[in-house]
Amino acid sequence: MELNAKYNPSEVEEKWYSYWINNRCFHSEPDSREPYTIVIPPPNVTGILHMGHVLNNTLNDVLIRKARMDGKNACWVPGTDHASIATESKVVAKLKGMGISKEDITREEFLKYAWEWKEEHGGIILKQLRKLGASCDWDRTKFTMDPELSKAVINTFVYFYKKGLIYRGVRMVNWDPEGLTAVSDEEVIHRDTKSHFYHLKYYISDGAGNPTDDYLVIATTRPETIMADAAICVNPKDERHFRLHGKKVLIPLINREIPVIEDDYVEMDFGTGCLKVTPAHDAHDYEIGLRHNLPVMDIIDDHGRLNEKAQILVGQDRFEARKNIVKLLEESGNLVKVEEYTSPVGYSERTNAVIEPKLSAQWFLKMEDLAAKALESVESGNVKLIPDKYRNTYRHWMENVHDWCISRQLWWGQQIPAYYLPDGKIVVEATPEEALKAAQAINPAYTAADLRQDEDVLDTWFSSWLWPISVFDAERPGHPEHKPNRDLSYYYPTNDLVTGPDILFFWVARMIMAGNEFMGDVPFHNVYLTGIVRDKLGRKMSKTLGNSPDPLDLIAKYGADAVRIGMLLCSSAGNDIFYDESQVEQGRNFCGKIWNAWRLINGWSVDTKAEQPAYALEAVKWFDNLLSRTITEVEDHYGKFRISDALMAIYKLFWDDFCSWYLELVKPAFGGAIDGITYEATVSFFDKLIKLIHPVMPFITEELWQVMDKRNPGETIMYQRTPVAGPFDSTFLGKFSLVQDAIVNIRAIRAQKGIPAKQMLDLYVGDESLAELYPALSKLGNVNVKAGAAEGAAASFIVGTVQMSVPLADFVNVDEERSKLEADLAYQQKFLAGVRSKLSNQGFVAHAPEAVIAAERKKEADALQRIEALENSLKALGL
RNA sequence: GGGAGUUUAGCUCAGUUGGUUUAGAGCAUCUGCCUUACAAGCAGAGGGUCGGCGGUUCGACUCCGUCAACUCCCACCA
Repeated sequence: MELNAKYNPSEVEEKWYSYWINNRCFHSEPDSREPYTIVIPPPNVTGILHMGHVLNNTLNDVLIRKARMDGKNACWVPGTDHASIATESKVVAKLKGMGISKEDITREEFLKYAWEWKEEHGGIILKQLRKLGASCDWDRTKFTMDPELSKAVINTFVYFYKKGLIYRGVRMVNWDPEGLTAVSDEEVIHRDTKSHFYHLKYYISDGAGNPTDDYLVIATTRPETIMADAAICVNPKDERHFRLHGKKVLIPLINREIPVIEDDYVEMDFGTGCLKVTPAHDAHDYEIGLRHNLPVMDIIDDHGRLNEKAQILVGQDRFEARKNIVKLLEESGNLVKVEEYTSPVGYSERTNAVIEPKLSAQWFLKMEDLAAKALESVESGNVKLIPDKYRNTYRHWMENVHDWCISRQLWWGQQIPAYYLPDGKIVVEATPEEALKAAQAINPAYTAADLRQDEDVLDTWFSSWLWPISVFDAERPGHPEHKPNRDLSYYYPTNDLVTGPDILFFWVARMIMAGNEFMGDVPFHNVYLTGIVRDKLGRKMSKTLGNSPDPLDLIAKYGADAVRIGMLLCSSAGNDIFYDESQVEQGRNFCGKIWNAWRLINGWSVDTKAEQPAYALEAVKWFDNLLSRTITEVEDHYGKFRISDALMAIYKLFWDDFCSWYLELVKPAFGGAIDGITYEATVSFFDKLIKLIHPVMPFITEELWQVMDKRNPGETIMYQRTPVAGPFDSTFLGKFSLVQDAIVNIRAIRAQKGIPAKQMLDLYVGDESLAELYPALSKLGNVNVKAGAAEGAAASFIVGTVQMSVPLADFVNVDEERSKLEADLAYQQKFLAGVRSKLSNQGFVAHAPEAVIAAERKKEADALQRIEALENSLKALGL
């Protein structure tokens, strides 16, 4: 079948992806084969594909396609995550554009809009993944808010509540004034931020609320919170402040009296040694407040604005208020000085708003026991983290884990199944009906109208931690006694998880916890942590920088296979990825190479009666051996998740060894035909090569596999078996590489002397050790091989220890040749001296293992041989 | 502030318990080629005192110490 001169990716990709879908090639059902399972890290339902997804899903697809070709029952479960904060804020923004404020509509109305938004934008990313070639089992697509998955989340909550691990408490939480919700500690990013250190005078009260002349100075970064001060705290040992003990001071501007208290928490050598205690707006201050029974006065509302309790600057945003209060303090003479100051400030991971520590009632999950088990899973090696270095990070986190704040003040998500009763009691049940029953057990008079469900929803991670279980059997989470269904028993635990290290704790650790809790087994055995995709300059890809290419544009321009290769080429596990378009170009070039190689083979005329020439026999033997060796290497790389190394080994095998050496060697002369045996061998090599390549480049390999031979309807390379390595002869491979070396030397001589490739040359070979490969040597070198050394002016070289020379009376510049040989000789003599000094070193001979000593003796012998050869060549030059 | 990691060719990286490595690959660079699959190509070439210093050892890219640079994680000294 004739092929286009150029490979056309978009046409081919379209064709084969539909073919795979139509033939349900990606679908998996439990059967007698060994399963190989991956669950996708579910992207945000309203997200769009970025380079990080491309990296992650390419790796996933390579693993799943490899497993499929290894004969396993491969199942890759796709789906999306409801991403409560991100999605809700997008919906809020959309409503705002429509002139609707969230406060003005009911929860039900809001959720209606949200679901509409989800239907409209949800799953775009999954469609985009198809363009990449992702072989997900789309029939199994799940969404974390699918009814049965939501039910699993609710059941899990009830389960942990009844187990006593979930509690409700008033705590200092991380409040996101933009997202209007609490977020977990893990969702707060601390960044050093430039601010100011304001030194403020607090006058000491005369006891009747009037200022005396004496004052103390505190230093604060948050002057806008002074109205919420409950005390001034000093270290009891601090002599400078003894006079303050038992005194009261007046808050500037509002003149409220607060006591001076003593607590060891205050460092004497930091700031002024006086700390303003603001229990409502600082976690440490809250703790101090508890110890000293201080009142809590909350002067900042949910939006981060000062409320009426502040008395002044009411309604102003905290940062605006900060600026303004500084002015007021200056006017009132309370501002002593302002210093530049850099301190870590917490930002919301989702909205980037400055986190406001805020006291509020939230739901928490106790983590200690869950974390201990999850740590054990990794420490024991039951879950392997790749690369290994993440174990340290993981351990540190698990040993210092805090209780997980799981409630979010949002509407988009699973509403917490806690119901408040008029008597202040709480019942937690999976459904309102069960809740009512539980309520009536407390007081038979209660009706449904007496139950008020908690307004909050659960953290999204509280649903995605169930993902590897709930995508198969949503009945199981929260019901460890429930018999797992067929899918869950077959596919769980999954095999490998590919994800970014940024969600190691958010997601990976918690999945391990949920797996241990509900399945008694870890959810996967290997976690491959990718790097972060950065641009050439090392900057993180981001929308605001505009340095992130649109993967779909790249696919349209270069083809999906090229994009996959471009991504894989630079992705060693755990290292950040420096993406550059030139790598995608390299991928595209590789497609072209593969395409053209087949065009060449395909274009040969075959003479089945012709005898196989000796050089072709050698070429076939060589490539067969090399193929086996390379497959062995590739399998080893895959086994260690060294995907880019596996790819590089295949790439070189195809490009350098197959195209540049093998095909050049067996290629029939112009106008000639190839013999049948060599042709069959070549086609069989090509077949194996594209099967090896298929997991990384699914499209072009399917296209070529389909045109290579007549295939049955529905047949696909996807289900062909990975070529298996046979035994290989390293000695033979070594000899062949010496011959290659000789050919390179001959070509270099031609290039230097300007001798055309077509001109036949004589090649004198010093010994017979490579004799079995002379036909190949003379074919590719275009030389007549002769025994012995060339007489007279010749260009000579050494491969291994074999001396070779090409007589070139007309071309050789004797002086040049001589100085080249002399330089070589000097180098060899120096090398020999080095080896000999090692061998004459008593310590070395006494301590080194025999094999090493033998190797040194071999080096010595080889060097001697080379020296002899060089001397011979010099002699032949006519010295 | 604590911890982890990285540092090998212009760039991105291999280098598996110290000795078959006289340090490799891909890309980029340079030279010559439109040679009957491929110029998105072919052939050839150059390029590194393995971050610095010190130590252990017969022997160090590899182990130890120290310094430097960079990266990440954790940490709310107001």
